[in-house]
Amino acid sequence: MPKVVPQYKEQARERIIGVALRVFAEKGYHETTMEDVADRLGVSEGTIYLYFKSKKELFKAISEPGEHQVAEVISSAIESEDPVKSFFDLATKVYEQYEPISGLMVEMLAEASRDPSLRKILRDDFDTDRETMAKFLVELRKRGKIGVDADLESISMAIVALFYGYAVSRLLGIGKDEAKRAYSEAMRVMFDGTSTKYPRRKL
Amino acid sequence: MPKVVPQYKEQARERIIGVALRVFAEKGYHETTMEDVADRLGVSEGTIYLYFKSKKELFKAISEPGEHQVAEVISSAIESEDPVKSFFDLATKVYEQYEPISGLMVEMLAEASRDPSLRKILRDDFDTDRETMAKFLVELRKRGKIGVDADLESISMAIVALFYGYAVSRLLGIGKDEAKRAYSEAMRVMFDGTSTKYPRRKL
Amino acid sequence: MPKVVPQYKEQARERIIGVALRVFAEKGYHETTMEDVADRLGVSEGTIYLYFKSKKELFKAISEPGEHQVAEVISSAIESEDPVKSFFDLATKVYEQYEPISGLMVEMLAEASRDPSLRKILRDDFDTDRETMAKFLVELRKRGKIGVDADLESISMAIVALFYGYAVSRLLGIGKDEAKRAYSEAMRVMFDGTSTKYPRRKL
Amino acid sequence: MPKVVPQYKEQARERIIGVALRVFAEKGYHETTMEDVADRLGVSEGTIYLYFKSKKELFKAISEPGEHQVAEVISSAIESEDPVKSFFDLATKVYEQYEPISGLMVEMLAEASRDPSLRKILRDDFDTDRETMAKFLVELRKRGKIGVDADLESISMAIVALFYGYAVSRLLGIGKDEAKRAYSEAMRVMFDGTSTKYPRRKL
DNA sequence: TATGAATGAGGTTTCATTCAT
DNA sequence: AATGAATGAAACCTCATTCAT
Repeated sequence: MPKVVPQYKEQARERIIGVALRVFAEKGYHETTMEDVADRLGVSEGTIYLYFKSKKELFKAISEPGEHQVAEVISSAIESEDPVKSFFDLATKVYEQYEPISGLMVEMLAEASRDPSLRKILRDDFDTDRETMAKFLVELRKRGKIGVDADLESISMAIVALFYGYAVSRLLGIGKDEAKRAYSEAMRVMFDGTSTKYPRRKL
Repeated sequence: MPKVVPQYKEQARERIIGVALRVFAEKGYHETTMEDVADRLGVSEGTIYLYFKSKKELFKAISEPGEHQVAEVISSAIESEDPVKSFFDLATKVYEQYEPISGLMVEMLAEASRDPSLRKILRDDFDTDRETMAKFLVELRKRGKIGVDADLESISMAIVALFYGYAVSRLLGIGKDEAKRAYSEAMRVMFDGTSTKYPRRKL
Repeated sequence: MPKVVPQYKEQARERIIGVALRVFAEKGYHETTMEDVADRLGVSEGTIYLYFKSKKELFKAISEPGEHQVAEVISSAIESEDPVKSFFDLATKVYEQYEPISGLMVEMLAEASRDPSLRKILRDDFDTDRETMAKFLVELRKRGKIGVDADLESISMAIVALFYGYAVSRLLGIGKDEAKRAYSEAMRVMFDGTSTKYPRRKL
Repeated sequence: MPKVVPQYKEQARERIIGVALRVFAEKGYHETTMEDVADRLGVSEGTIYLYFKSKKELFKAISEPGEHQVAEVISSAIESEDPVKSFFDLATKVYEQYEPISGLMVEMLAEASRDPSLRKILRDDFDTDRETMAKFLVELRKRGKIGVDADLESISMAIVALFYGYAVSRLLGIGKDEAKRAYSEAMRVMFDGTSTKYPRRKL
């Protein structure tokens, strides 16, 4: 009931965030001026400040959780017939989506290293992904679908890291197919890698 | 005629690079002013421009190959008694060294995504590391030290990616021990993961 | 036809003036935004512009005569039993009232120095005060209540000036009691100071 | 010996302060832009920021003690043959000097009411003046040159206040002669005003 | 080779004011 | 009469870079 005006404001915010995301992704955060964003939005610079109190704030808003694609992918996969296959298929799609904003993602990390509040946002994202991944692995093991015998929490983190790895590789100009193949292969190995040397850890 | 002044020039350049690396790492590239660097060097701002024609150029110079620590680690390990163990031990040390400049590294990647010449520098680095890693794995397999049965080139790339993963994790505030354990564990699995399902690939 | 809406308009204006006075006094004219005023009024920014055509205009409206407290104090005192005592007592109260707006008053003076129309407003106020003061002194002398023997017009002006002096002193952090004592004492001396050396001036 | 470079910087600062004082006095602090000041100086805006880190800082620098003219006037007078006459003569000159910056002075007071550090500067000035004045009065009384019988500290403060009163009067368009006459007359009365009703206070 | 004062282009941000609803 | 989102003109300030010494 109350959310009447807020609704419009919220819509406007979303629109700005969407456009800014694209502009930042194209030119880079530091190289993008508020004028660039305003122009693309078709409004004046001042308007943006009606919704975000600074450029930095806008940047942080862009970094906000959003979709947790990795987590979603995992959740979807876990419920399918062949979870391992599903995961690979979906992961591939996520790869593609991250593609155009990989530069921006790295820029966010760079900023996060200096800005605690941004760091928290990205860290939460990271944690969500890795926890979801861990649950997924536990589930798979339970069902006997994978033979991983190592510390699943560690493996979860490594797998999430591989998504970052993919972004970095692409950024550096590594071919899409090559990168996809490499990281998928690595995940496969981690899924199936069994080492009886390590006692099962509680998870 | 040559090599006389140039010699000195080279020394001066190195000194500037070393100091700039530290300052950039501390404050971030964009937040660091040429004055900051000059102050730390104990020279005037103009002086830096005698050796580097712009701030960007200085930044790129910092990104220059330098040491290829990953590659070195691998090379050292390959010649030791127990290569796998050596690798882990050395990798741990490399982890530590990357620590204070992880933010800077990510900043370089961000810049690289927009600057081809910087991208080339980092890409070459990446390639060197991964090639060395691949040779290492081939050698290990040859000696029967590892049971990796998958596409070694992919695994190499993934392992190098884990180094980046470590940096990112630390950046996001993940504890040092936790990160080290996770990535070491993941590497271990990749080393030992054997899956006869996959036909050996050419390398 | 007239005086119907205008009546309401006048009420609305007064309300805005009252609130704006308080906000300006708290934050300072230049530091106060129209939004600040609107918020405090509980209306939108646009509304204020229905009553005042600019921020400056609003500011001037605030400066408008209003109450002439000094003049009132004097008028009241003049009719009491013991005018001198009454004056001191009342002056003390006026002191207190000026207190919270002393900063604003000084700000008005600053603006007045650059804006003739505002200057006129404040000047008229000043003149009213000093004329009333002069009449008071003449009356007192007539009744033999004071021994002032000097140029009463000058003394009137000086006494009015002491009210400004009080405001300034308070502004600079001088204690309330100390300031009150000082300026009251000074007025007392001016009231009683008799110097036969100076020939009576015409008034 | 060290003050070699600092000397130049100091000179530059002084020059900026001098010019800025004039521009601020002419147009008013808030109406003056850094560009105005820079233009008048014949330098670029950036240059000013080499010496003052903000517009406010420049403003404060202008407010800095400087000369303590009132205090100086008093000190000079105290040593002359006829201190009372000297004081009046010199005070008249000070009046004139304050003239063109009376608007600025009031603006400083307005700012001071909101800015503690500026307040301190002006307060110190005020205190210096009033202390010097108090010493002067004590000395005069000692020498029997004046018959003031009231609380000298209060009288000192009031006399200093009259200097502010003069500035305000002039600001409001009161004629120079009229203002001078009024405040001089008031001071005269305060000097000579004798009231046996008040027991001598310790000073 | 070194200096560091000066530049000046440009960026971010603020806010009084307007105007369609 | 009231709104409040949008405007756009400035203003402040920063800093990489230059250049006379």
